[in-house]
Amino acid sequence: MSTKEDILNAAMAVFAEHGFHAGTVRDICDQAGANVAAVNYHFHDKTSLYAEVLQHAYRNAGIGEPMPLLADEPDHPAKQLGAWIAWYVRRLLHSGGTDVGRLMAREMAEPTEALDYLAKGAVQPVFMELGRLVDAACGGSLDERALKLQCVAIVGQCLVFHTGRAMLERLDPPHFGYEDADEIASHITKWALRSFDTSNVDAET
Amino acid sequence: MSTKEDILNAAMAVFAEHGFHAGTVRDICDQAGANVAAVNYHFHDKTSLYAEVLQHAYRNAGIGEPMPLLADEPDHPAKQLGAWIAWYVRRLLHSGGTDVGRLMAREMAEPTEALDYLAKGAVQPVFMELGRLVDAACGGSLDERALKLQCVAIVGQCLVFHTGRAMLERLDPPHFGYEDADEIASHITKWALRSFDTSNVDAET
Amino acid sequence: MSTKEDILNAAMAVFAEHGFHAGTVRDICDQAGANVAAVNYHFHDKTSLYAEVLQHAYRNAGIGEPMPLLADEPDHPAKQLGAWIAWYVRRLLHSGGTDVGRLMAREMAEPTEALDYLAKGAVQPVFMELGRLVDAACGGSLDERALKLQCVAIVGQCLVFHTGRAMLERLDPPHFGYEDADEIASHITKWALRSFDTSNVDAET
Amino acid sequence: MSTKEDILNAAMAVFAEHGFHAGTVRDICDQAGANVAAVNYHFHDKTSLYAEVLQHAYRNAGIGEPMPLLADEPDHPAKQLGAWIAWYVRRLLHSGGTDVGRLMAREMAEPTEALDYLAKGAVQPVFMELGRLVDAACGGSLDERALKLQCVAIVGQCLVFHTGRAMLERLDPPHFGYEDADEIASHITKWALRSFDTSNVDAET
DNA sequence: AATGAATGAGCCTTCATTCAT
DNA sequence: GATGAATGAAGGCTCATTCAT
Repeated sequence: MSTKEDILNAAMAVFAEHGFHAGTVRDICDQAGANVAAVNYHFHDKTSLYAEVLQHAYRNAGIGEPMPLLADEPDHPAKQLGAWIAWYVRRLLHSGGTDVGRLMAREMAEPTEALDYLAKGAVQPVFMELGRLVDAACGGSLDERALKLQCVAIVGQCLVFHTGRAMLERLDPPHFGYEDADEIASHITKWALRSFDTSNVDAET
Repeated sequence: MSTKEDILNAAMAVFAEHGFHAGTVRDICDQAGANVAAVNYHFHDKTSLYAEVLQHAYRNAGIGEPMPLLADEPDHPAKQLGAWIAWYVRRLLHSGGTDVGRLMAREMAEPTEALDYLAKGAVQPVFMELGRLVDAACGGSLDERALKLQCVAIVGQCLVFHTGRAMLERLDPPHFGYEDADEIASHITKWALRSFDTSNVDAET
Repeated sequence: MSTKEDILNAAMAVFAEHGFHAGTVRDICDQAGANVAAVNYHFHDKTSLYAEVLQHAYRNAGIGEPMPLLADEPDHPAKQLGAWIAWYVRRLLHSGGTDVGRLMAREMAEPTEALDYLAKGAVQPVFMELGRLVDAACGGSLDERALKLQCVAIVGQCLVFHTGRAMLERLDPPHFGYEDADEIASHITKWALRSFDTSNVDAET
Repeated sequence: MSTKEDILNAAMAVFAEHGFHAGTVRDICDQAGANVAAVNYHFHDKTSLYAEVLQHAYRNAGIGEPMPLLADEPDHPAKQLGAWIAWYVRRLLHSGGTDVGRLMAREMAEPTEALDYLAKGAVQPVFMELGRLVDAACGGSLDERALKLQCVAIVGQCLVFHTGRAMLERLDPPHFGYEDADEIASHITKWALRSFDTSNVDAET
């Protein structure tokens, strides 16, 4: 059963590098040391192969550190939120150059049905945990709408280093790489926590 | 001179719909009511056509309001920053489902050389103006590194509604559309301004 | 393994008929009863196919009699030279209307890199054997330069029936075909041998 | 009427360089500083242009020395023949790298209808003059068939330096260029004249 | 007299897929 | 279970040519 797995891995690399359309079956099979017909034999279709590759990628995406949970240290919600942000930033900056990360980024820009599956299965739980952490960190002072906005804001600040990577690299000096993950995370965390303290104070718009 | 423009528009639609590789020259020409050879005649290349489409898209992206400049109201930096954020969020949410938006999102996930040009020509100026506004709004209290991080954070919070659109739509109820632009913008602005007031206060990490 | 050979033969015919540029892959494949993609599959390229066709042609050019060697009858050099010339003329006149011949003629007028290979591999040995024969036939009385000139002269007299064929056919009545090979050869031989006997006698220029 | 002539010259260069099929109308027009449609406007056809180019080439081919005629010096036929051969060899070696020469060589290998015209108009007269010279030089001792063979042999010895140029350049050291024209011509002439003296003596075959 | 725009036919090539083995 | 040979559809591109101006 080695051949099938080889193809899967090769396909992940190829699709990450060139995308679904530009990535060719021949390239995948060559890289997997298999015959041209192997893809059709094992996966029936290029499309079906792609679907399986995405699942494979999703499964392997979390590899590394586990996501910090509120339940781990329910008494230090602020600290927990900081840990979560640090974990998320590290993960994003790390997977930037990874096959998995590039695959996901592509799916984002060019959604297929596979994205539905990914959203429900992989992203939703992560997002919900963040909601729990933020809620705890601000002492339950936010209504649902504000909470969601807060979460999206945090995710956005983290995500930009991943989705905007291509653009950031092409702008001025300030480069942000994996080695800056902790600095970035602490910056975001500080900002987030500070806003909770006085979240009822309005600024003029 | 109509044919060239027709092709440009058709190409924008096709590339936005299918991407560069999956979008075919034949499809574009059919849609433009022109001959297959027209692309070659007017743009020399599929690649060159794509490059021109991106520029065209960028030019048409800002349609509507002009970007608020610090120079407009140098005495109310905070207000100016709010205006800028509101403008940026509106722009992003507006172009979300647009050909322009999808085109840009694709470029981000799968950068071509065209992105270099876009970065220098289109994004850099916008990003620099934001830097000026933030610097003024916080009274010059941030060093360069912190200033950049602040800018990226703001952009990230806005951008997530654009780049993350596909994912957000697939998550829980909370939907954010163009009609929510002002609410979102004011939320981001509040957060940003507040953090300046006490930006020397450290939170535990 | 029949398809590849079929394509090779069809290609030889087509390239001989229309040349490299005017000869189309489609035509070749149709004539070979194969699919258009077959050329690419078996030869990768139109260019590579052409290269292989030339080699194939060269291999099949000598079909029939082997080249007479001086070593065959070292004691009758004059007779040997005659045999060689007869062999060469027959070969040229035979391949005149042949695909092989037309292919070679084209290569001569419009050399590609394939000609280099042909020159070293196929022509050089033949030319050197002629040198040996002439040297023996004239009793070694010629210096190297004169020997080379003599060889070129002989080859030229033979070759003109091949390279000049198209022109000769369009001139006056006198037609020279394969059936005249022996007459032509003996004429050339006589002339060559006679010049050796008195090769030190100068004529006024 | 400059444009038409410009196109004619450009076409000669392009066709000589790339041949009829590979040479493009656009290339010709660019090189002539004219519009793409100019060829069709002035010559109706690419094919017709080619025909006119050949005539143009033929007209300009003889530029330089005039062909020596028997009538010039009817009393020294041998000397005349030598002069003719020298003239012919010089001409061939000179036109080797010329557009005209390359054009003719191509026509030879890949005859079009244009060759018919060329044969009758340009080559026939030259060939007939040679016939007259040889007939005179050998004192009328040859019957028509032998005379023709003799002429072809002489032409062949000269022509090989032109048509075989590509091959000769790829063989051993002995290089023959324009500077060797006189040496070559005298070699051929000597050989030709000598064969007449004893043209009734047979050598064994 | 001359041209820029536009065309349609056709070419080489690539690709995912199938089929007999 | 796996493969080499072969296919057909399609794609980007080039080219000679035409047409309105």
